[in-house]
Amino acid sequence: MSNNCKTCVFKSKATQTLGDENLDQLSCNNATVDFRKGDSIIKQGMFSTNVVYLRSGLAKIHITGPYHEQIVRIVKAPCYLGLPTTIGDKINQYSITAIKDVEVCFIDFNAFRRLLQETEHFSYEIILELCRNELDAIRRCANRTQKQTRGNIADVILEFANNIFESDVFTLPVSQSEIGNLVDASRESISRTLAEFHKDGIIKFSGKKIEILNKKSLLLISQTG
Amino acid sequence: MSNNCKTCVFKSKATQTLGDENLDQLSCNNATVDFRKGDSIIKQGMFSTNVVYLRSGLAKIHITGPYHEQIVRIVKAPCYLGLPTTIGDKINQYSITAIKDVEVCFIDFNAFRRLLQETEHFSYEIILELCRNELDAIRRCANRTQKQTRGNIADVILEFANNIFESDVFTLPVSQSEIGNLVDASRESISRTLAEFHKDGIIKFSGKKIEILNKKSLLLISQTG
DNA sequence: TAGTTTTTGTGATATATTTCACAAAAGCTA
DNA sequence: TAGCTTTTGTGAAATATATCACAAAAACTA
Repeated sequence: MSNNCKTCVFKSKATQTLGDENLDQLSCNNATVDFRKGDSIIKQGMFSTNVVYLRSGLAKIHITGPYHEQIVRIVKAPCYLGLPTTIGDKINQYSITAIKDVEVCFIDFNAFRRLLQETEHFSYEIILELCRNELDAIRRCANRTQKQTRGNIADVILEFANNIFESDVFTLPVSQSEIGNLVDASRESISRTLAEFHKDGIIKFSGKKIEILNKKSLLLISQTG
Repeated sequence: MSNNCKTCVFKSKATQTLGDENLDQLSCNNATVDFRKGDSIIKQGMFSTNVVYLRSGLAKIHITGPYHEQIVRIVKAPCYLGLPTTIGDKINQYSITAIKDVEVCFIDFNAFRRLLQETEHFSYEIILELCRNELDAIRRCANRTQKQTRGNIADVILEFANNIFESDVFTLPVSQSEIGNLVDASRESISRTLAEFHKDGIIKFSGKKIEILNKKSLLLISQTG
């Protein structure tokens, strides 16, 4: 299904800087595709030919590490996916998989690149996004490696509540084993820690449903372990 | 000391795309400063006003994590320092400290930004650099968190030999405690592991001098622990 | 050179977390 | 609904690494 950027209601910050003419340029040869939960959108090791834009839904960025799969982060639409490899070295350095049904727009790279070179506001917004991403990656890494499991799980719960679902009641979009891959802990440790939080009255959780009962405690655990 | 980009022998890939006129633009208002080993070049939390370019020497990028200082990576000239904060959010998100005597060029941000907007080849090179940095950060993180101490230390030794000093005999530019901050391990673990590698005939080391005796073993340890 | 500070080496102990193993629960699917 | 697969819960044992403690060595510095 071809799609028109001019009328798209999920424009990125960069795309918002563009006039109608440039938006038409960007629209030519692009396609919108739906993915189901679990579908792979970008696959590590494969050639990246299109700029990928997540219009709606949730996805996980994950990388095959030396010993096991690691989830780098969970991203929420709207945002670009895998920009550094599409622009950069062309071979995807990580995979991206839908964790909810998503709508993805594949944008012609040549059109995108032309805009990057000819439209300074657009290119500057992309530069800012790349800057943010690098800093985010560094900060996340320092956090994850220094905190222990309790703190990291508290973080993940807070991130889901504050940034992803914007509610203190939500349904985990991933399994406990995936949370393990997100915070570098075993599946069993996730289970135990979640049970502990429940027992301590910090969260209420059954199945995949989580309700935050004591956000202050979570924050404290996130900061002090 | 003011400095002329036109005659600079340490040009970045991006700067190499520029003609004389643009190089003159970049040169106006810039300054070259020498730092001694241990001097702070960029300080986390402070306002970033200039583009910082490492002309010669070695520096460590480090971030104050939730529990202790963490070294993100060690960088070798020539390269830009702290680009994502200078361009991006302006408040330095990490510190950079000289670990050998270095020569640093402070470039006027407005001149740099003007080039970024007006000179497409230059801006594209900067974009590529930002892409590489983000991917590098993600890869490093997956590696460090998944491997255990032996593997990480093997990695560090190999990186020093292959990328920093380009020799199998070198002098560690950092203390064991700093290596600990680089691989998320205690100072004591570094000492013990280095001693173990020595005992096993994989490296020869006394004081800060390291000589790699069995690179194959190091590689194997880096891959399998 | 003497005196001070920083860095390193190494044992003993403590501990967070993994791993293994199996049962129970939940989610699919035919 | 029955039967299969995946996910989750939880105990017990194993383990990598941190922490503590102190001595020795090396690196400064006055």
